[in-house]
Amino acid sequence: MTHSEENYIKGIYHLSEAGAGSVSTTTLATHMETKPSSVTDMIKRLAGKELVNYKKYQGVRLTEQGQLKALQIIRKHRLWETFLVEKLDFNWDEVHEVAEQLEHIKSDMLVDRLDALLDYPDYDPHGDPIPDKDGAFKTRDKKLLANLGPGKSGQCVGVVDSSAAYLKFLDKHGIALGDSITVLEREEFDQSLKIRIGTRNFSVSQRIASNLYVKPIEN
Amino acid sequence: MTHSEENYIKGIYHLSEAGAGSVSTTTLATHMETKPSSVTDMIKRLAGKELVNYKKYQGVRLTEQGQLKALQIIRKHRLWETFLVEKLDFNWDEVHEVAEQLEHIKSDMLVDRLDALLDYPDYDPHGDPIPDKDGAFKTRDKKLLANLGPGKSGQCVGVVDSSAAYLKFLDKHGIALGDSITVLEREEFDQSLKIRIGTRNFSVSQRIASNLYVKPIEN
DNA sequence: TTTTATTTTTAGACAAATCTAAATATTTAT
DNA sequence: ATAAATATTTAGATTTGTCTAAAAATAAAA
Repeated sequence: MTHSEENYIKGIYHLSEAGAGSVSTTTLATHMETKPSSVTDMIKRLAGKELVNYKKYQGVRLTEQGQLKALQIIRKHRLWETFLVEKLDFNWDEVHEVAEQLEHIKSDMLVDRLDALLDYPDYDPHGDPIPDKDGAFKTRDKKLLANLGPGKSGQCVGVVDSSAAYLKFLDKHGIALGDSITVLEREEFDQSLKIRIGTRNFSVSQRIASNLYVKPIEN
Repeated sequence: MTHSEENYIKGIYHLSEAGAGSVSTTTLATHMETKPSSVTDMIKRLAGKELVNYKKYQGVRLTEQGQLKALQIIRKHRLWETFLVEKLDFNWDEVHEVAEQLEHIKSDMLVDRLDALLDYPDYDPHGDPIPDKDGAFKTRDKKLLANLGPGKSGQCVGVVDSSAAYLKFLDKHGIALGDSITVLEREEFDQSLKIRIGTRNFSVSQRIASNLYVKPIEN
Protein backbone atom coordinates (compact mmCIF):
# COMPACT_ATOMS: atom_id res chain seq x y z
CA MET A 1 0.00 0.00 0.00
CA THR A 2 1.24 3.45 -0.90
CA HIS A 3 0.99 6.39 1.49
CA SER A 4 -1.79 7.78 -0.63
CA GLU A 5 -3.79 4.57 -0.54
CA GLU A 6 -3.36 4.41 3.22
CA ASN A 7 -4.56 7.98 3.59
CA TYR A 8 -7.67 7.28 1.56
CA ILE A 9 -8.46 4.15 3.58
CA LYS A 10 -8.09 6.13 6.77
CA GLY A 11 -10.24 8.93 5.37
CA ILE A 12 -13.00 6.52 4.38
CA TYR A 13 -12.87 4.95 7.85
CA HIS A 14 -13.22 8.27 9.65
CA LEU A 15 -16.06 9.42 7.42
CA SER A 16 -18.04 6.21 7.72
CA GLU A 17 -17.50 6.27 11.47
CA ALA A 18 -19.18 9.66 11.66
CA GLY A 19 -22.03 9.44 9.15
CA ALA A 20 -22.75 5.70 9.07
CA GLY A 21 -23.19 3.92 5.76
CA SER A 22 -21.33 4.59 2.55
CA VAL A 23 -19.16 7.60 1.81
CA SER A 24 -19.87 9.75 -1.22
CA THR A 25 -17.21 10.74 -3.72
CA THR A 26 -17.63 14.44 -2.99
CA THR A 27 -17.51 14.02 0.78
CA LEU A 28 -14.33 12.02 0.47
CA ALA A 29 -12.86 14.53 -1.99
CA THR A 30 -13.50 17.37 0.46
CA HIS A 31 -12.00 15.39 3.33
CA MET A 32 -8.90 14.50 1.29
CA GLU A 33 -8.58 18.02 -0.07
CA THR A 34 -8.65 16.79 -3.62
CA LYS A 35 -10.99 16.57 -6.61
CA PRO A 36 -13.89 14.11 -7.00
CA SER A 37 -12.32 12.76 -10.18
CA SER A 38 -9.14 11.88 -8.29
CA VAL A 39 -11.24 10.13 -5.70
CA THR A 40 -12.99 8.06 -8.35
CA ASP A 41 -9.61 6.99 -9.70
CA MET A 42 -8.30 5.99 -6.31
CA ILE A 43 -11.49 4.21 -5.30
CA LYS A 44 -11.16 2.00 -8.34
CA ARG A 45 -7.61 1.11 -7.37
CA LEU A 46 -8.71 0.27 -3.83
CA ALA A 47 -11.66 -1.74 -5.09
CA GLY A 48 -9.22 -3.71 -7.26
CA LYS A 49 -7.34 -4.57 -4.06
CA GLU A 50 -10.52 -5.64 -2.28
CA LEU A 51 -10.13 -2.92 0.31
CA VAL A 52 -13.42 -1.21 -0.54
CA ASN A 53 -16.72 -2.13 -2.07
CA TYR A 54 -17.62 0.19 -4.86
CA LYS A 55 -20.52 0.46 -7.22
CA LYS A 56 -20.68 3.41 -9.56
CA TYR A 57 -22.64 6.36 -8.21
CA GLN A 58 -23.18 4.48 -4.93
CA GLY A 59 -20.23 5.68 -2.85
CA VAL A 60 -17.63 3.54 -1.09
CA ARG A 61 -17.62 1.29 1.92
CA LEU A 62 -14.62 -0.44 3.46
CA THR A 63 -14.44 -4.21 3.21
CA GLU A 64 -13.60 -6.23 6.33
CA GLN A 65 -10.03 -6.21 5.09
CA GLY A 66 -10.07 -2.48 4.43
CA GLN A 67 -11.42 -1.79 7.88
CA LEU A 68 -8.62 -3.78 9.50
CA LYS A 69 -6.07 -1.87 7.43
CA ALA A 70 -7.63 1.41 8.55
CA LEU A 71 -7.48 0.40 12.18
CA GLN A 72 -3.87 -0.63 11.86
CA ILE A 73 -2.97 2.76 10.44
CA ILE A 74 -4.95 4.51 13.17
CA ARG A 75 -3.20 2.33 15.74
CA LYS A 76 0.16 3.49 14.47
CA HIS A 77 -0.92 7.11 14.33
CA ARG A 78 -2.15 7.10 17.91
CA LEU A 79 0.81 5.16 19.28
CA TRP A 80 3.18 7.64 17.67
CA GLU A 81 1.19 10.56 19.08
CA THR A 82 1.42 9.00 22.50
CA PHE A 83 5.15 8.50 22.05
CA LEU A 84 5.67 12.11 21.03
CA VAL A 85 3.83 13.39 24.08
CA GLU A 86 5.05 10.86 26.64
CA LYS A 87 8.64 10.44 25.57
CA LEU A 88 9.54 13.52 23.56
CA ASP A 89 7.58 16.13 25.52
CA PHE A 90 5.52 17.33 22.59
CA ASN A 91 2.39 19.24 23.47
CA TRP A 92 -0.86 17.56 22.40
CA ASP A 93 -1.38 20.25 19.78
CA GLU A 94 1.99 19.55 18.14
CA VAL A 95 1.74 15.87 17.36
CA HIS A 96 -0.68 15.52 14.50
CA GLU A 97 1.40 16.36 11.43
CA VAL A 98 4.40 14.34 12.55
CA ALA A 99 2.18 11.36 13.36
CA GLU A 100 0.66 11.66 9.88
CA GLN A 101 4.13 10.90 8.54
CA LEU A 102 5.09 8.29 11.12
CA GLU A 103 1.90 6.27 10.66
CA HIS A 104 3.17 5.14 7.25
CA ILE A 105 6.36 3.52 8.53
CA LYS A 106 6.21 -0.16 7.75
CA SER A 107 7.49 -2.47 10.49
CA ASP A 108 5.36 -4.67 12.69
CA MET A 109 8.25 -5.08 15.10
CA LEU A 110 8.53 -1.32 15.45
CA VAL A 111 4.85 -0.93 16.27
CA ASP A 112 4.87 -3.78 18.78
CA ARG A 113 7.96 -2.49 20.55
CA LEU A 114 6.65 1.04 20.61
CA ASP A 115 3.44 -0.25 22.15
CA ALA A 116 5.51 -2.01 24.81
CA LEU A 117 7.70 1.05 25.46
CA LEU A 118 4.55 3.07 26.12
CA ASP A 119 3.20 0.32 28.36
CA TYR A 120 0.32 -0.66 26.09
CA PRO A 121 -1.76 2.51 26.29
CA ASP A 122 -5.52 2.34 25.68
CA TYR A 123 -5.93 5.98 24.72
CA ASP A 124 -3.88 8.59 22.88
CA PRO A 125 -3.17 12.16 24.10
CA HIS A 126 -6.52 13.35 22.74
CA GLY A 127 -8.45 10.61 24.48
CA ASP A 128 -9.00 8.57 21.33
CA PRO A 129 -8.81 4.79 21.74
CA ILE A 130 -5.77 2.94 20.39
CA PRO A 131 -6.75 -0.23 18.52
CA ASP A 132 -4.76 -3.38 19.21
CA LYS A 133 -3.11 -5.52 16.51
CA ASP A 134 -6.46 -7.03 15.56
CA GLY A 135 -8.23 -3.68 15.42
CA ALA A 136 -10.05 -4.06 18.73
CA PHE A 137 -10.30 -1.07 21.01
CA LYS A 138 -11.94 0.02 24.24
CA THR A 139 -15.02 2.17 24.14
CA ARG A 140 -16.13 4.17 27.13
CA ASP A 141 -19.33 5.86 27.98
CA LYS A 142 -18.72 9.51 27.39
CA LYS A 143 -20.91 12.45 26.58
CA LEU A 144 -20.40 16.00 25.44
CA LEU A 145 -19.82 18.49 28.22
CA ALA A 146 -22.56 20.49 26.48
CA ASN A 147 -25.02 17.71 27.34
CA LEU A 148 -24.10 17.42 31.00
CA GLY A 149 -26.94 18.69 33.18
CA PRO A 150 -26.46 21.42 35.82
CA GLY A 151 -25.12 19.99 39.06
CA LYS A 152 -23.64 17.00 37.29
CA SER A 153 -19.94 16.24 37.14
CA GLY A 154 -17.72 14.49 34.64
CA GLN A 155 -14.13 13.68 34.02
CA CYS A 156 -12.64 15.21 30.91
CA VAL A 157 -11.69 12.28 28.65
CA GLY A 158 -11.46 13.48 25.07
CA VAL A 159 -12.06 16.07 22.39
CA VAL A 160 -14.19 16.10 19.28
CA ASP A 161 -12.12 18.71 17.49
CA SER A 162 -8.42 17.97 17.86
CA SER A 163 -7.18 20.95 15.89
CA ALA A 164 -4.20 22.80 17.33
CA ALA A 165 -6.38 25.89 17.64
CA TYR A 166 -8.91 24.17 19.87
CA LEU A 167 -6.30 22.32 21.92
CA LYS A 168 -4.32 25.50 22.55
CA PHE A 169 -7.53 27.18 23.57
CA LEU A 170 -8.14 24.46 26.15
CA ASP A 171 -4.57 24.84 27.41
CA LYS A 172 -5.10 28.57 27.79
CA HIS A 173 -8.20 27.95 29.88
CA GLY A 174 -6.38 25.38 31.99
CA ILE A 175 -8.57 22.51 30.82
CA ALA A 176 -6.77 19.19 30.42
CA LEU A 177 -7.71 15.52 30.02
CA GLY A 178 -8.26 13.94 33.40
CA ASP A 179 -9.72 17.09 34.95
CA SER A 180 -12.99 16.77 36.85
CA ILE A 181 -15.54 19.29 35.71
CA THR A 182 -18.78 20.23 37.46
CA VAL A 183 -21.49 22.08 35.58
CA LEU A 184 -22.80 24.80 37.86
CA GLU A 185 -25.26 26.48 35.55
CA ARG A 186 -26.39 26.54 31.94
CA GLU A 187 -26.95 29.97 30.40
CA GLU A 188 -29.96 29.58 28.11
CA PHE A 189 -29.24 32.77 26.19
CA ASP A 190 -26.01 31.62 24.54
CA GLN A 191 -25.79 28.01 25.71
CA SER A 192 -22.63 28.80 27.64
CA LEU A 193 -21.88 26.87 30.82
CA LYS A 194 -20.65 27.96 34.23
CA ILE A 195 -18.29 25.23 35.33
CA ARG A 196 -15.94 24.39 38.16
CA ILE A 197 -12.55 22.76 37.71
CA GLY A 198 -10.76 22.22 41.00
CA THR A 199 -11.33 25.48 42.85
CA ARG A 200 -11.74 27.65 39.77
CA ASN A 201 -15.21 28.70 38.63
CA PHE A 202 -15.56 30.08 35.14
CA SER A 203 -17.67 30.15 32.05
CA VAL A 204 -17.12 28.30 28.77
CA SER A 205 -18.87 28.93 25.45
CA GLN A 206 -21.20 26.47 23.78
CA ARG A 207 -18.51 25.98 21.14
CA ILE A 208 -16.05 24.73 23.74
CA ALA A 209 -18.59 22.64 25.59
CA SER A 210 -19.72 20.79 22.50
CA ASN A 211 -16.19 19.75 21.60
CA LEU A 212 -15.23 18.25 24.93
CA TYR A 213 -16.06 14.72 26.02
CA VAL A 214 -16.60 13.90 29.67
CA LYS A 215 -17.15 10.63 31.46
CA PRO A 216 -20.11 11.28 33.76
CA ILE A 217 -19.36 10.85 37.45
CA GLU A 218 -22.09 9.56 39.76
CA ASN A 219 -22.94 11.89 42.61
CA MET B 1 12.85 17.18 -1.24
CA THR B 2 11.25 13.87 -2.11
CA HIS B 3 12.32 10.59 -0.54
CA SER B 4 13.98 9.65 -3.78
CA GLU B 5 15.97 12.87 -3.99
CA GLU B 6 17.09 12.38 -0.40
CA ASN B 7 18.21 8.84 -1.14
CA TYR B 8 20.27 9.96 -4.10
CA ILE B 9 21.93 12.74 -2.09
CA LYS B 10 22.79 10.27 0.61
CA GLY B 11 24.10 7.79 -1.96
CA ILE B 12 26.32 10.43 -3.57
CA TYR B 13 27.63 11.40 -0.14
CA HIS B 14 28.57 7.85 0.81
CA LEU B 15 30.22 7.17 -2.54
CA SER B 16 32.27 10.35 -2.55
CA GLU B 17 33.30 9.67 1.05
CA ALA B 18 34.78 6.35 -0.04
CA GLY B 19 36.38 7.09 -3.40
CA ALA B 20 37.13 10.80 -3.18
CA GLY B 21 36.25 13.13 -6.02
CA SER B 22 33.23 12.90 -8.28
CA VAL B 23 30.84 9.99 -8.54
CA SER B 24 30.18 8.38 -11.91
CA THR B 25 26.70 7.71 -13.22
CA THR B 26 27.26 3.96 -13.34
CA THR B 27 28.69 3.77 -9.85
CA LEU B 28 25.73 5.68 -8.51
CA ALA B 29 23.31 3.56 -10.53
CA THR B 30 24.77 0.39 -9.06
CA HIS B 31 24.63 1.82 -5.54
CA MET B 32 21.01 2.94 -5.98
CA GLU B 33 20.04 -0.33 -7.64
CA THR B 34 18.69 1.46 -10.65
CA LYS B 35 19.63 2.23 -14.25
CA PRO B 36 22.21 4.81 -15.37
CA SER B 37 19.55 6.59 -17.40
CA SER B 38 17.45 7.05 -14.28
CA VAL B 39 20.48 8.45 -12.52
CA THR B 40 21.08 10.96 -15.28
CA ASP B 41 17.48 12.14 -14.98
CA MET B 42 17.70 12.53 -11.21
CA ILE B 43 21.10 14.22 -11.32
CA LYS B 44 19.66 16.90 -13.57
CA ARG B 45 16.84 17.51 -11.11
CA LEU B 46 19.31 17.78 -8.23
CA ALA B 47 21.58 20.07 -10.24
CA GLY B 48 18.55 22.29 -10.88
CA LYS B 49 18.14 22.55 -7.10
CA GLU B 50 21.81 23.44 -6.59
CA LEU B 51 22.40 20.31 -4.54
CA VAL B 52 24.99 18.85 -6.91
CA ASN B 53 27.42 20.12 -9.50
CA TYR B 54 27.03 18.31 -12.75
CA LYS B 55 28.68 18.53 -16.12
CA LYS B 56 27.75 16.00 -18.75
CA TYR B 57 29.96 12.93 -18.78
CA GLN B 58 31.88 14.27 -15.77
CA GLY B 59 30.01 12.66 -12.87
CA VAL B 60 28.43 14.41 -9.87
CA ARG B 61 29.73 16.12 -6.80
CA LEU B 62 27.67 17.48 -3.91
CA THR B 63 27.54 21.24 -3.44
CA GLU B 64 28.10 22.70 0.03
CA GLN B 65 24.35 22.77 0.34
CA GLY B 66 23.98 19.19 -0.88
CA GLN B 67 26.57 17.99 1.58
CA LEU B 68 24.74 19.57 4.50
CA LYS B 69 21.49 17.95 3.34
CA ALA B 70 23.26 14.59 3.17
CA LEU B 71 24.61 14.98 6.67
CA GLN B 72 21.20 15.92 8.02
CA ILE B 73 19.70 12.78 6.53
CA ILE B 74 22.55 10.66 7.89
CA ARG B 75 22.04 12.32 11.27
CA LYS B 76 18.42 11.26 11.29
CA HIS B 77 19.22 7.76 10.10
CA ARG B 78 21.79 7.21 12.85
CA LEU B 79 19.71 8.78 15.60
CA TRP B 80 16.81 6.52 14.69
CA GLU B 81 19.09 3.49 14.65
CA THR B 82 20.31 4.44 18.09
CA PHE B 83 16.74 4.86 19.27
CA LEU B 84 15.73 1.47 17.95
CA VAL B 85 18.59 -0.26 19.75
CA GLU B 86 18.61 1.77 22.97
CA LYS B 87 14.89 2.22 23.52
CA LEU B 88 13.16 -0.50 21.56
CA ASP B 89 15.64 -3.33 22.07
CA PHE B 90 16.30 -3.95 18.41
CA ASN B 91 19.46 -5.85 17.63
CA TRP B 92 22.06 -3.89 15.64
CA ASP B 93 21.41 -6.08 12.62
CA GLU B 94 17.68 -5.25 12.62
CA VAL B 95 17.70 -1.48 12.43
CA HIS B 96 18.78 -0.57 8.94
CA GLU B 97 15.61 -0.94 6.88
CA VAL B 98 13.39 0.75 9.43
CA ALA B 99 15.86 3.63 9.78
CA GLU B 100 15.83 3.97 5.98
CA GLN B 101 12.17 4.82 6.31
CA LEU B 102 12.39 6.93 9.46
CA GLU B 103 15.20 9.11 8.09
CA HIS B 104 12.71 10.75 5.73
CA ILE B 105 10.36 12.01 8.42
CA LYS B 106 10.32 15.79 8.29
CA SER B 107 10.32 17.54 11.66
CA ASP B 108 13.23 19.43 13.17
CA MET B 109 11.58 19.29 16.56
CA LEU B 110 11.33 15.53 16.36
CA VAL B 111 15.02 15.14 15.55
CA ASP B 112 16.11 17.52 18.31
CA ARG B 113 13.96 15.83 20.92
CA LEU B 114 15.05 12.39 19.84
CA ASP B 115 18.66 13.52 20.16
CA ALA B 116 17.89 14.73 23.69
CA LEU B 117 16.04 11.52 24.63
CA LEU B 118 19.12 9.55 23.61
CA ASP B 119 21.35 11.93 25.55
CA TYR B 120 23.11 13.37 22.53
CA PRO B 121 24.97 10.30 21.34
CA ASP B 122 28.17 10.72 19.30
CA TYR B 123 28.04 7.30 17.65
CA ASP B 124 25.35 4.97 16.39
CA PRO B 125 25.04 1.23 17.16
CA HIS B 126 27.52 0.41 14.38
CA GLY B 127 30.08 2.88 15.66
CA ASP B 128 29.41 5.45 12.93
CA PRO B 129 29.52 9.09 14.02
CA ILE B 130 26.25 11.03 14.34
CA PRO B 131 26.52 14.50 12.79
CA ASP B 132 25.07 17.43 14.72
CA LYS B 133 22.56 19.92 13.33
CA ASP B 134 25.30 21.69 11.38
CA GLY B 135 26.74 18.50 9.96
CA ALA B 136 29.75 18.37 12.28
CA PHE B 137 30.79 15.04 13.75
CA LYS B 138 33.54 13.50 15.82
CA THR B 139 36.26 11.49 14.15
CA ARG B 140 38.39 9.05 16.07
CA ASP B 141 41.61 7.37 15.32
CA LYS B 142 40.69 3.87 14.41
CA LYS B 143 42.29 1.20 12.30
CA LEU B 144 41.24 -2.13 10.90
CA LEU B 145 41.75 -5.07 13.20
CA ALA B 146 43.51 -6.63 10.22
CA ASN B 147 46.19 -3.94 10.49
CA LEU B 148 46.82 -4.33 14.20
CA GLY B 149 50.24 -5.82 14.85
CA PRO B 150 50.78 -8.97 16.97
CA GLY B 151 50.89 -8.16 20.66
CA LYS B 152 48.88 -4.96 20.16
CA SER B 153 45.44 -4.35 21.61
CA GLY B 154 42.49 -2.30 20.50
CA GLN B 155 38.96 -1.54 21.52
CA CYS B 156 36.32 -2.57 19.02
CA VAL B 157 34.65 0.66 17.86
CA GLY B 158 32.98 0.07 14.52
CA VAL B 159 32.37 -2.01 11.43
CA VAL B 160 33.09 -1.43 7.76
CA ASP B 161 30.39 -3.77 6.52
CA SER B 162 27.18 -3.25 8.46
CA SER B 163 25.14 -5.89 6.67
CA ALA B 164 22.92 -8.07 8.84
CA ALA B 165 24.95 -11.09 7.73
CA TYR B 166 28.22 -9.67 9.03
CA LEU B 167 26.71 -8.31 12.22
CA LYS B 168 25.04 -11.61 13.04
CA PHE B 169 28.33 -13.32 12.40
CA LEU B 170 30.01 -11.05 14.94
CA ASP B 171 27.21 -11.78 17.44
CA LYS B 172 27.74 -15.48 16.93
CA HIS B 173 31.43 -15.12 17.69
CA GLY B 174 30.71 -13.02 20.75
CA ILE B 175 32.34 -9.91 19.33
CA ALA B 176 30.63 -6.64 20.24
CA LEU B 177 31.43 -2.93 20.12
CA GLY B 178 33.35 -1.92 23.23
CA ASP B 179 35.20 -5.23 23.50
CA SER B 180 38.94 -5.10 23.99
CA ILE B 181 40.77 -7.30 21.52
CA THR B 182 44.39 -8.38 21.67
CA VAL B 183 46.10 -9.77 18.60
CA LEU B 184 48.13 -12.77 19.67
CA GLU B 185 49.42 -13.96 16.34
CA ARG B 186 49.02 -13.37 12.61
CA GLU B 187 48.81 -16.45 10.43
CA GLU B 188 50.66 -15.54 7.24
CA PHE B 189 49.17 -18.39 5.22
CA ASP B 190 45.56 -17.10 5.20
CA GLN B 191 45.95 -13.77 6.98
CA SER B 192 43.78 -15.00 9.82
CA LEU B 193 44.41 -13.68 13.33
CA LYS B 194 44.58 -15.37 16.71
CA ILE B 195 42.95 -12.96 19.08
CA ARG B 196 41.96 -12.70 22.71
CA ILE B 197 38.72 -11.17 23.93
CA GLY B 198 38.39 -11.27 27.71
CA THR B 199 39.55 -14.76 28.57
CA ARG B 200 38.64 -16.35 25.26
CA ASN B 201 41.34 -17.05 22.69
CA PHE B 202 40.24 -17.82 19.18
CA SER B 203 40.94 -17.27 15.54
CA VAL B 204 39.18 -14.93 13.10
CA SER B 205 39.44 -14.91 9.31
CA GLN B 206 40.99 -12.12 7.29
CA ARG B 207 37.49 -11.30 6.04
CA ILE B 208 36.30 -10.61 9.59
CA ALA B 209 39.44 -8.74 10.62
CA SER B 210 39.30 -6.35 7.68
CA ASN B 211 35.73 -5.32 8.45
CA LEU B 212 36.22 -4.46 12.09
CA TYR B 213 37.53 -1.13 13.34
CA VAL B 214 39.50 -0.93 16.57
CA LYS B 215 40.82 2.01 18.52
CA PRO B 216 44.43 1.11 19.31
CA ILE B 217 45.21 0.87 23.04
CA GLU B 218 48.71 1.88 24.27
CA ASN B 219 50.51 -0.89 26.10
C1' DT C 1 -43.18 14.13 -14.60
C1' DT C 2 -40.34 16.90 -17.00
C1' DT C 3 -36.85 20.24 -16.27
C1' DT C 4 -33.03 21.86 -13.62
C1' DA C 5 -29.35 21.32 -10.57
C1' DT C 6 -26.04 18.45 -8.54
C1' DT C 7 -23.09 14.59 -8.30
C1' DT C 8 -20.23 11.33 -10.39
C1' DT C 9 -17.64 9.43 -13.99
C1' DT C 10 -14.87 9.47 -18.16
C1' DA C 11 -11.45 11.20 -21.27
C1' DG C 12 -7.32 13.29 -21.91
C1' DA C 13 -3.24 15.73 -19.97
C1' DC C 14 0.59 16.38 -16.74
C1' DA C 15 4.64 15.73 -13.39
C1' DA C 16 7.63 12.47 -10.95
C1' DA C 17 10.33 8.62 -11.19
C1' DT C 18 11.33 4.95 -13.50
C1' DC C 19 12.39 1.78 -17.61
C1' DT C 20 14.28 0.06 -22.48
C1' DA C 21 16.48 0.88 -26.62
C1' DA C 22 19.06 3.79 -29.44
C1' DA C 23 22.44 7.45 -30.05
C1' DT C 24 26.55 9.74 -28.60
C1' DA C 25 30.71 10.51 -26.06
C1' DT C 26 34.75 8.82 -23.74
C1' DT C 27 38.19 5.53 -22.68
C1' DT C 28 41.07 1.64 -23.65
C1' DA C 29 43.56 -1.28 -26.50
C1' DT C 30 45.72 -2.39 -30.61
C1' DA D 1 45.69 7.18 -34.23
C1' DT D 2 42.09 4.42 -35.23
C1' DA D 3 39.07 0.69 -33.78
C1' DA D 4 36.74 -1.60 -30.14
C1' DA D 5 34.78 -1.48 -25.72
C1' DT D 6 32.60 0.98 -22.16
C1' DA D 7 30.09 4.77 -20.15
C1' DT D 8 26.66 8.25 -20.58
C1' DT D 9 22.91 10.60 -22.42
C1' DT D 10 18.66 11.10 -25.08
C1' DA D 11 14.20 9.71 -26.73
C1' DG D 12 10.15 7.61 -25.92
C1' DA D 13 7.19 4.63 -22.96
C1' DT D 14 5.09 3.32 -18.30
C1' DT D 15 3.02 3.85 -13.59
C1' DT D 16 1.10 6.57 -9.85
C1' DG D 17 -1.46 10.17 -8.50
C1' DT D 18 -3.16 14.11 -9.75
C1' DC D 19 -5.76 17.71 -12.64
C1' DT D 20 -9.47 20.09 -15.98
C1' DA D 21 -13.20 19.86 -18.93
C1' DA D 22 -16.85 17.36 -20.79
C1' DA D 23 -20.28 13.63 -20.57
C1' DA D 24 -23.46 10.83 -18.04
C1' DA D 25 -26.21 9.60 -14.13
C1' DT D 26 -28.83 10.79 -10.12
C1' DA D 27 -31.45 13.84 -7.20
C1' DA D 28 -34.27 17.93 -6.53
C1' DA D 29 -37.63 21.20 -7.94
C1' DA D 30 -41.25 23.03 -10.52
